[in-house]
Amino acid sequence: MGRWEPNAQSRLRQAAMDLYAERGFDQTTVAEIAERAGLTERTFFRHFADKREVLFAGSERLQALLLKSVAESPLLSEAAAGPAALAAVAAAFEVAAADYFPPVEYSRQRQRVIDANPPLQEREVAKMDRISAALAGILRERGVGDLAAALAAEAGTGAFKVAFTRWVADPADGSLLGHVREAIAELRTLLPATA
Amino acid sequence: MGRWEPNAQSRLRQAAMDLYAERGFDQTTVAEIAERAGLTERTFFRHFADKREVLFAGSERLQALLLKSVAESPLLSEAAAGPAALAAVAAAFEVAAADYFPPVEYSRQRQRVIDANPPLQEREVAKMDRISAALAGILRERGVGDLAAALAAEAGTGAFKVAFTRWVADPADGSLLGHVREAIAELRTLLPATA
DNA sequence: GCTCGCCATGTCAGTCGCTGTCATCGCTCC
DNA sequence: GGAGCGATGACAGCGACTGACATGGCGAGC
Repeated sequence: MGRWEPNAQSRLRQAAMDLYAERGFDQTTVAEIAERAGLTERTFFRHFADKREVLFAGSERLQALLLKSVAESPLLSEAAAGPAALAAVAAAFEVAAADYFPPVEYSRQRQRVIDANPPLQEREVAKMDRISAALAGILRERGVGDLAAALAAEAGTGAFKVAFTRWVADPADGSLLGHVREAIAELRTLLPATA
Repeated sequence: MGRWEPNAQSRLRQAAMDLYAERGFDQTTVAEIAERAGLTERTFFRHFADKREVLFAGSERLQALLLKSVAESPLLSEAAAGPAALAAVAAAFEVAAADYFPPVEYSRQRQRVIDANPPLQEREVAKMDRISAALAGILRERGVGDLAAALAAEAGTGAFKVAFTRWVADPADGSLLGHVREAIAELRTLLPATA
């Protein structure tokens, strides 16, 4: 694959994670990352669009998994499109929570790096926003109205964000799936009494 | 205020908006913005943290207004903290929608610039995320549980994002307040049937 | 087994966002 | 009208990112 050793991309990712964790994102230059990976700065930018993106490479796979779940969801055949839409999004995130995410320890270290740096937080919420937009698009394709689709996607994504945050902060080491289910359940309690 | 003409900050903002709209964000350098405003590049960065921030200067005021609404909300005295929390957030956004935002034409132009440039979209969602986090903090201070506070803030903010998007895209020139109310009402229909 | 061509990487030069530092200017207060 | 102060200018420099071209490895085809 590479001119020398293989796996250039994952070597770059590993080097970046290590350096970001050791000395912080700002105090790490792309040249240093490349050097540790045995490559050049120019090659780094051939594998990652920018210095932040190296931490968010898995995002497309997560998005694809969520879209597939919703695209194939049996919940969306009904007339009650709105509630079914949210249920389908919630189910998709439950699948992802069970299958997709790395061990909590890795996620914790990654999150420490992100939490210490505003530009990285910006990228993270941007990724979630794109996921939300993509989910809304799929819901529309499956016949959900524009407004309901956008809201179901936003609410589901928001619940997942909350669940993920609580998971990495959880000292009791609960499962991500547990946190997601808890957040979805709590979300449902937010509505009825105020209608 | 300035060494020469007054209103340096708003001149910079105006110059930036004009240039971004005319030739695009990427094709505009900070030096060009400063020149059009009759200032230097260095002065631009004394007024705005970075090249994007010039489009998001009003965000702190919006956040302050929302926090004030929720802090003073009479809805949060009840036992049913969850539903009351969402209601308080929704009410805050309705107040903001009625009072705070500029005419739709200005918002439309601004949104065209943002929609044409991913880094600007990133900043925009980051601002909304910070607002959501701040709202969750206030809700916690007022006695709402951690999970319910975070979810009410996320859901309310998400509904507002959807409403705002539909407002600037609305060919019928509906009011922002109308869109916000519609989104909140639709959000409430997403839950019951699937509990 | 040799050559050709593709693709990943290296090299180099350049632009621009952004920052620190110090000088300078205008205004205000006394 | 001098002193102090806050905003601006001038300058130097770092680092992220890009475009253009050179170079090396590796497989396909002969």
